[in-house]
Amino acid sequence: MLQSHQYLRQFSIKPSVQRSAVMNFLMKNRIHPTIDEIYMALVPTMPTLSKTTVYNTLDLFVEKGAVQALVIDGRNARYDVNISAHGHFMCKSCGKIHDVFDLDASMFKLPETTDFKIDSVDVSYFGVCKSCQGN
Amino acid sequence: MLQSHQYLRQFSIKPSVQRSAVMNFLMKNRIHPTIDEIYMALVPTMPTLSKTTVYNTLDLFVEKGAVQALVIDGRNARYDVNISAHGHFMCKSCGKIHDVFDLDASMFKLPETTDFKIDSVDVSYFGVCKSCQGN
DNA sequence: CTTTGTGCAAATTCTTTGCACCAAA
DNA sequence: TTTGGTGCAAAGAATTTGCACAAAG
Repeated sequence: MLQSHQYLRQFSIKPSVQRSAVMNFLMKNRIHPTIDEIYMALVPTMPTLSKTTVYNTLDLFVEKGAVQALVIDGRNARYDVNISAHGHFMCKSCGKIHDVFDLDASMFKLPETTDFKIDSVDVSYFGVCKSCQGN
Repeated sequence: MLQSHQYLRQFSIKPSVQRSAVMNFLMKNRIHPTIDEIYMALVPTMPTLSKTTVYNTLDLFVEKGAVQALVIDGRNARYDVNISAHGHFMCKSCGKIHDVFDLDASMFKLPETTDFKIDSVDVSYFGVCKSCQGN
């Protein structure tokens, strides 16, 4: 499996200790975490880590195209290292976000238009997940 | 053309002066405005209007299904009175949001899955709009 | 050295909450 | 008079900024 620091170099990102730790977390935990979740997960083993660094790091990752920023959650920014074409489902009840892979490839085809230069598409679904349906 | 207070009644929303003003603004200005944009546009003619009321009003509209809350903008909530199936395009440069109507109906078909009960879909495009391409 | 990255604290921005007053039925 | 709506001020949460120190080359 590709190591986080190798992955970072593919996007011309210098792999500092902090950056590798954030990327490693994203690669091993496909849970579309918020900044806070990433910070909370890493602080125990990196006590000097600051949230500012997590912000800086993710801004850089997004800018370089190494991760995708999800806007599906109106409240917090979330990050996904999966660059391949897939959608996201957010449960209105528990707030968890799941990947949706079984989508037609045509979903990700960019529409023909001369008005805009479109370079990415985001497909988000909303509803209630299985484990929340009893509630 | 349908009046804002008539439209509100279709969704069982009591048309107060403030609510009608907000809905009227949304119907006449299809610009996917933020809370602040709506507030700033209405305060001049309604000096006692408060931003809390704009928040309350839009929460109610969304809850009743009269408007759609857009999550395309990572920073601010935006609102769209257009309920029909269409996508949105956001310019990374100027931040403006445009409707995208020429989409295949299949884009809005909900995928078959037993894991979630999906009840809505949001299709967002990102890129650079025509007027920003020179910059 | 010089450049780049990190981290603290403060500031900003957006949104929510608590509560008192106002308006409509 | 009772219910629901409005609006102020304060609180809360997420993010950004300014700046000093640390690390890497």
